[in-house]
Formats: sequence, C-alpha cells, structure tokens
Amino acid sequence: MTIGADGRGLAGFAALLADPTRAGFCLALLDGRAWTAGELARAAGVAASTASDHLTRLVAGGLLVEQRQGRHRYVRLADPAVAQLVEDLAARAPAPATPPRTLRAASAGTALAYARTCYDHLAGRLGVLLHDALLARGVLDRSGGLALTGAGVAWLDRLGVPVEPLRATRRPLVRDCLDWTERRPHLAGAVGAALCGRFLDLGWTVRGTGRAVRLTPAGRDALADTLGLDPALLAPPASRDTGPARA
Amino acid sequence: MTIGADGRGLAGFAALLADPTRAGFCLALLDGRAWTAGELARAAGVAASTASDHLTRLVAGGLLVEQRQGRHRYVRLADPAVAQLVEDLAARAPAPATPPRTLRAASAGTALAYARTCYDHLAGRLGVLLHDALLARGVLDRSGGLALTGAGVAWLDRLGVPVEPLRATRRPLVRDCLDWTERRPHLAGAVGAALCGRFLDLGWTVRGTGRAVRLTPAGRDALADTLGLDPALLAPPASRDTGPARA
DNA sequence: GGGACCGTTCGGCGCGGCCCGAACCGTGCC
DNA sequence: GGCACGGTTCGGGCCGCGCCGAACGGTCCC
Repeated sequence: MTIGADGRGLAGFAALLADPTRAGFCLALLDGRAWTAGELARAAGVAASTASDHLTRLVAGGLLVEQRQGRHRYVRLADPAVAQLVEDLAARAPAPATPPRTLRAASAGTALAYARTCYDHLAGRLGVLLHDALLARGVLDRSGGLALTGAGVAWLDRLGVPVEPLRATRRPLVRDCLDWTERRPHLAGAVGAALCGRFLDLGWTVRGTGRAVRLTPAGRDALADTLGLDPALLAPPASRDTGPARA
Repeated sequence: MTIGADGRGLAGFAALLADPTRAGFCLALLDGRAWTAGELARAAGVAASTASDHLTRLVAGGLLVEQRQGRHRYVRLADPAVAQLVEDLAARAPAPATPPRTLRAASAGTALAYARTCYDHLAGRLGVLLHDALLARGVLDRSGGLALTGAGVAWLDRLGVPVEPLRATRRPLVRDCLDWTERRPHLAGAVGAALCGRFLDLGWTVRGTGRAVRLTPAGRDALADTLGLDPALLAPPASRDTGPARA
C-alpha cells in the first residue's frame, strides 16, 4: 500500500503481454532466435503495419531488443529473464482449448514433444531425461534446492563446458523450468544453456525445423556412455503415434 | 510457433494484471494478508462496484482466492507462486515516477526500508542482512546455485524450524527475491517463510503498521548471538534521515 | 535507374474495457 | 423491526486500443 501501491507501472508492463498478438510474438520468440518483423506478422496473421506498431511497443517496454540489418528489423527477447517471465506466465495461463490439430501439425507435435529448445536450453522428453540423469549421476543435487555439485563442475569441465565463465553472468547457474509437454522440470539456467550449445557443437544434437531438435546416433551413444542413459529410452519418436503429445 | 503459438491464453492471463486498479490490488495483497473488498476499493480509490467486478475477475483467473465471512469478502493471493509472479513483473516494470511523497509517507518509507514482509518472508535491510549472514555462516551456499546446506538444516532445527515438513510442499526450499529498496537479494522460499514466522513466534520481530516489521531488543541480541550479526548494523532507523530510502 | 520488397507512418473505424451511480440483497447490530 | 453497512448487479457513458489500408521511405538486386 505504501511503497509501490501504485499499480500503474505494473499494469503498463503487464499490458505489453495482454494482447493476443503481442503475446504470440513473445511465445514465438521463446525459441531464442531473432525473427524479422515480417515473419512475426505472418505467423500471427496480422498486417505488417500492425506488427510494426506492436514491436515498437515491446522494444520500448524492454521485453524485446532489436537489431536493424539492411531492410530487415530483427527482434529477439531482451534476455533470459524475459524468457523466464514469459514462460512463468504462460505456464499459469489456461490453455486456450486447442485440442488436436491437423495431421501434419500432430506429427510435428510429437517431434517437438521428443526434443526441442526452450529459449536456449533443451526441453521435451530428452530434456527431462537429461535432467533426471544429471540428478542421478550427482551432477545436480536438490536436497537443499537445485544446485550444481562439485562433481558436477568436474563433469562439465570434462565435457568441455567450463563453469567459471558462467558464474560471471548475472544469471543463475541452474534453474528448474517446467516442461510444457512432460509437466516435469528440465534444466535451465546458464548451465542448461551451455549444455544445449555444447551438444550442438559436439554434433550430439542438430536443429530441426522451428525449435525442434534431433538426437544424432553419435549423441545417443555419447549420452548413454557419459550419463548411463538407456539408449532405448533415448529412441526418437518412431512414428506419429509414439506417445501422445499433450499440448 | 507450433506448440503454443496461440497467444490468447497468455494474453488473457496477462490482461488480469494490465489494469492499474487490479495491479494495485495485487501489489497491496503482496503483504500476504487477506483484505476485504472494501479495503481494497478504498486503497485503490475506486467505487465498491468497480472493485467487486475486478475481484471477481482476479478470482476467476486464479490469481486470488476468496473467503466469504459474514458480510465480508476476504481475498488474498492464491499461493506463493502468484506472489513471486507479481513480484517478478513488478521488479521489471519501470517505477511510475513517484519520487518523494509527503513527510509522513517518507517517514513510513524509512521504516519499511528497514524491515518489512515481502508476501510471507522478511525483506528490507534486515532481510538482506539476514540473507548475507546465512551465507556467511554456511547455512546457505551459492557456489552452485542457492541451496540450503546440511549445516543449515541442523541450524534451522536448533532454531525450532524443522526442514523436513517443508520439503513436502511443492515450493522451493530457498529462493532469491530481489529486494525493492536494497536492490540485492533476500531469502524467500519455504525456508524464508518459515524463518519469518519463527522470528515472530519467538518475539524477535513484531508486526508494525501495514507490512512493516520491527526488530525487538531480544531479537537483536538473538541475531547477534546466533548469526554473529553486528548489533550496530541491526540498529533500527533512529530518525527519518537514517540512510536514504531508495523507493 | 527500375523494380521488388521490407518496414513505417497516418487516418479512421469499431470493439471492448473501465468506471460510475443507482437500486437491490444479505448480514450484523441496536 | 429498524437501521447501518458491505457487497453485487445493471445500465450507460466514455476513452483507449487494436486493426486495417494506403501512401511513403529505404534497401537491395538486377
């Protein structure tokens, strides 16, 4: 009531996400990449002029940052904290009752349910399996809150992911992120992002269409080797009916 | 773009906070207590009918829960996760340019800057000092993410705060919460809430007006004793000019 | 230079949200 | 029972916001 009872600041900020089009932009940008204004306009189904206006407001509000390049206006989420905020809100928002979809979309859905990026870290069934394996192997420990162990630091180092530079970022090292499809946590934070990037560098994973990710045979063997993950569990979706995609 | 590109759900949810009156309600309720509809209406400066409408929407949206008692409608934040969400948003929202205030408000501001509750845990200078002391004494450790140590569990147990029951809640044990006035983290999460409650039970702190909290002489001695905190640092604001209140 | 394309600005339209006052209902108190 | 009080419902007014199309400027390519 006294310190910051004035709701105008909060309301103005929340209003940025209170429009279906702007919210859709932010959800699309959750893939961590930079989109052009036109791409976003087409994805949202609005005129270019409308999208331009929305982007200006989102940038002014600090949710997005832009980068002009030639005749393109690239835009992406301002920082990981914004991604987390959008996710937290989306996780609490009711699903807008869009049960199935077309066959093609359903098939893409199973691929996404298997492995995808969530802003800048791994999500989907693969992300959850990884999270569980890291806990089982003692890389992570959650007896007193999720934390990276000393053994975990060494393990990451052997993998080629030095932890020290990550401490310099103001971002938490490790963080839970609730998985949309699995409804269980996967690993986010600076370590989650570094791990996701390292897997791509090592060729253990490759990017698919959109935010989908595929595990390569080399990746499957490597994960089985370094984390003791059962290769059978790591099998990619064999066909479109490999487990229902709970969207 | 594919899994949840539909921004309607997120937008509808964010819209709950996108109104100055509703946002003000939620900020007021951040003190963790239940308010009546009339109290909120007066605090926000709107008609009772307007407040009633807003409350209905906030309850329907899951942000608030209500409890009818006689002719009163008590309402409070639905759970700690909502409190965190509101705080995260408020922390990112720009301050609505309300530099000083009346003298009386400024004086109340210094009391709040010294010690207050933040939903259900301690905040303000006292909260930050406590947080730092817990780190220094090894109750908390943040070498791999903020975590409660084994020694911390024992320390809490000696204080009369058994940790095991706290694990049963789906709430994280320990969590950072950015302090509005100090701009540094204080301790939130299940342990932060339990600690705040235990201090009140022990008479180390007492509630002041609003969300303000005062440290009792017994509390000052006890904190100095059990945590090695310098009693001089713990001194309450002697007068209104004890350090600027950065609101 | 010509043309295609990306993005922005401007006017104008229409819907929806926010607010209030008045009337009404239920509770609690005298 | 009478009255005060808290809360709700309803109708109506108003402002703001989101959307589009058209016109314009900039950039890149041929």
